[in-house]
Amino acid sequence: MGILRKTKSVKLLVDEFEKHLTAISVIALIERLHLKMNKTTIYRVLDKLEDDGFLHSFLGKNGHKWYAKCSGCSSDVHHDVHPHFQCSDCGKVDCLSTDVLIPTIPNRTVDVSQILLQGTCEECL
Amino acid sequence: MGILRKTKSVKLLVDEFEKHLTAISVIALIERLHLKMNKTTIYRVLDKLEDDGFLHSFLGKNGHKWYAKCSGCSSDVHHDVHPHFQCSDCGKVDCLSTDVLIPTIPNRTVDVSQILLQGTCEECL
DNA sequence: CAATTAATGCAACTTAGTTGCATTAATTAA
DNA sequence: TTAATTAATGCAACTAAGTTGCATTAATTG
Repeated sequence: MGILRKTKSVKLLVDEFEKHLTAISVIALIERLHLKMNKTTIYRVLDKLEDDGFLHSFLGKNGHKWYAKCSGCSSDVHHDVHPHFQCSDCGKVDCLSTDVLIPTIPNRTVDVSQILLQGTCEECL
Repeated sequence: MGILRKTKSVKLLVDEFEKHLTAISVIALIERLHLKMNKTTIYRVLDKLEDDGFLHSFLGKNGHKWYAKCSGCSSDVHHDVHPHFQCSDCGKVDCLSTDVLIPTIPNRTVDVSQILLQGTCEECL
């Protein structure tokens, strides 16, 4: 079950993702918003926004959770199987629209693929 | 700096990776070996074995650390940019020899790629 | 076999993320 | 518009992966 009520916390978090184009780590969100809302609330609202298909989540290079706004996702269908790019220099993470072809693996079915590319981003080059 | 002395702990850990072909999570290693060695030692020895090119590490679906024996790696060159497959059913992780072609990303350089495929393994199908 | 020092054990710590519960506030029906 | 309902929040306490400092132990070297 996703978001039912448009609370102050929900608006604040949605705002963060509407005004920035890049992905945001939960850690960064807690740093930015901890004076305005509790970290438990942050975790809970993000979870619901993901259920609703408004956000998708993935793990950054340290295994910490990141969220980004979905484009073309709904609560039913999640088109979030795109790769993510994390800059080793500035730490910024972007969603890549480039498709990575996952080869068929013998004797196994593949449902989900997590692809994190690391390198240097445009601004840090 | 890698392993300098062949201690009991080093032998125990190397043994685990020689007798099993799949990757092993640090959590599983601590469960198996905590009576024989301290978890701090486990973390430290794994770290050194990776420096030596005997093991390579990556993150599983929860962001927890896994290790697997390198094939064809040395302390100088690490050929560990292969994908890993984690079974959603039994949790087992394997290294895949299948290559995944990483497309060139405009305006960015890619140094490392982390690819984790999730699905159902041979035995769980 | 003694000296050197890498490696270990232990306890305490750090930090991301979770849980339970009392309180607050968004929504709905009267 | 107000009262009732209950989703959402805050808070404190907790869990668990991984780290650090330091005293002790044991592998190696001469």
